[in-house]
Amino acid sequence: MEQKVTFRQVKQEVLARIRANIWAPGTLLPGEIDLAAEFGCARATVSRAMRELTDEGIIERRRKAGTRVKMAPVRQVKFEIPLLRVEIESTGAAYRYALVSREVVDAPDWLRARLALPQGARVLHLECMHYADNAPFQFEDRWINLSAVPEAEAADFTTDNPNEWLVRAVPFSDAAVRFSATAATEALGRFLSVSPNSPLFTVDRTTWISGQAVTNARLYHTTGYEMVALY
Amino acid sequence: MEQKVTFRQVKQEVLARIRANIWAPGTLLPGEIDLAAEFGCARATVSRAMRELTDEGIIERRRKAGTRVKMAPVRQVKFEIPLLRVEIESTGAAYRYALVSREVVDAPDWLRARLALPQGARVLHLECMHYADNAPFQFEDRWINLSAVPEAEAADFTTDNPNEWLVRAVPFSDAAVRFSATAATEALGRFLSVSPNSPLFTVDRTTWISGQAVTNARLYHTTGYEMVALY
DNA sequence: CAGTGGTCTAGACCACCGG
DNA sequence: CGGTGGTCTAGACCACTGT
Repeated sequence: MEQKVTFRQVKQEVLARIRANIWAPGTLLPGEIDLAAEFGCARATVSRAMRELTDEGIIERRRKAGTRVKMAPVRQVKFEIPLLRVEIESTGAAYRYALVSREVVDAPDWLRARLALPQGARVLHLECMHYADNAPFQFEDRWINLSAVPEAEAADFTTDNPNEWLVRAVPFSDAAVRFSATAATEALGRFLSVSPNSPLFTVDRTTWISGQAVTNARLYHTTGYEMVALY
Repeated sequence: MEQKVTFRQVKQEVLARIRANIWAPGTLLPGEIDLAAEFGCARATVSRAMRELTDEGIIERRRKAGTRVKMAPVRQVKFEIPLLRVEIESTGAAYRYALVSREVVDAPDWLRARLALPQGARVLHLECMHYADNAPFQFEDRWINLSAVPEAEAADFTTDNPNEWLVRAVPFSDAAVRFSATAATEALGRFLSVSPNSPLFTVDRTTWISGQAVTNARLYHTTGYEMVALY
């Protein structure tokens, strides 16, 4: 008796044919039934293989039209963003956190625009430093919408960092992320031990829970920081 | 007769319970058979829902141990990276490309280290500019391994940009990407119309085909560029 | 309208690994 | 060892959409 054909084998074989240009970009592939017959497996097995290739942006499928190799491969890059503490400790360094400032204010205009807050909305503004082995690692400029998370006003952010607190309070929210390069201001330079105008890798993250804005964070990394991904 | 229960419904319901803290982080969830019974569907349907939640980093599954809500949610960010031409034209701007320099050289040490090339390996070094409506958009510093892609030496890169040429020549390769912020050198500043030391959002991409290094590209974006993702 | 992918089912066997 | 997830099968019906 032969081994069962797995969806991984099917996927790999299809990928190999695409890479070898047997199925060039734009080519119409055989239907699932034909492939199942060729590979000697059930249609569901082919289906799973093709679905994963679709998710990875390799092929395009449309009912009735069939399956084609994508012309312009839209490459997808997937980053994993662990908790900062985990990221730092995984390098062998000790993680340390410090609260720089804390105040409750009316949301400034730019924040109200970004979080879709009404006029006069009260927000908690936190500035924090994160260290790896006592070397500055990241400066955090955090705003929390107090009408979405009123408990935040009473929380003690001198020991817990805002992100970890929020993960506990509002787990599994939706978010949008923007990466950019910004120049260090004089103040940022002092916190991060870099000279003014140094390039800083910056992450801007906005978080929502069921349509309501929860928080916005600007995370400034020290010069030299890189974000790595495989794809 | 009732509607069939779909894997999306199952997934959504499980997610809802997690969000509502009915199943808090660390909680052991019921097994697939129990869930299938509760939702009134086949085990395969539950399985698919749970597999997707696993892929999204929401839950953790281990044979015999069962399924748990993740303690520290490892958030995943997925970027779609279209062809530069497509990215620029989708903003309504006109895309223009220009080759700045082209030379065939022995790979410098840092490149040999990164691409795992033997001593004396010949590479094609290209410098290119990409414009959006004639405004500088990106400076590309590209190295192509000629032993992996010998046809590149004869290719005409004055009209085709290297990335589009490579996509045609070597489709669907593996790659690693690194994002960082770097300071503009004087030369880079001239090309990108920014002052020296301006922060530049930089993408460093290395590409492999079946274990062999194909190309390395450093892509310097003008100041102000942002990379956006939802997750 | 007909052909393609998308999904569900019920059952089966297997692989892994915790107790 | 035995319970859990992981996968395959064969069949069925459905949803979308090109012709």
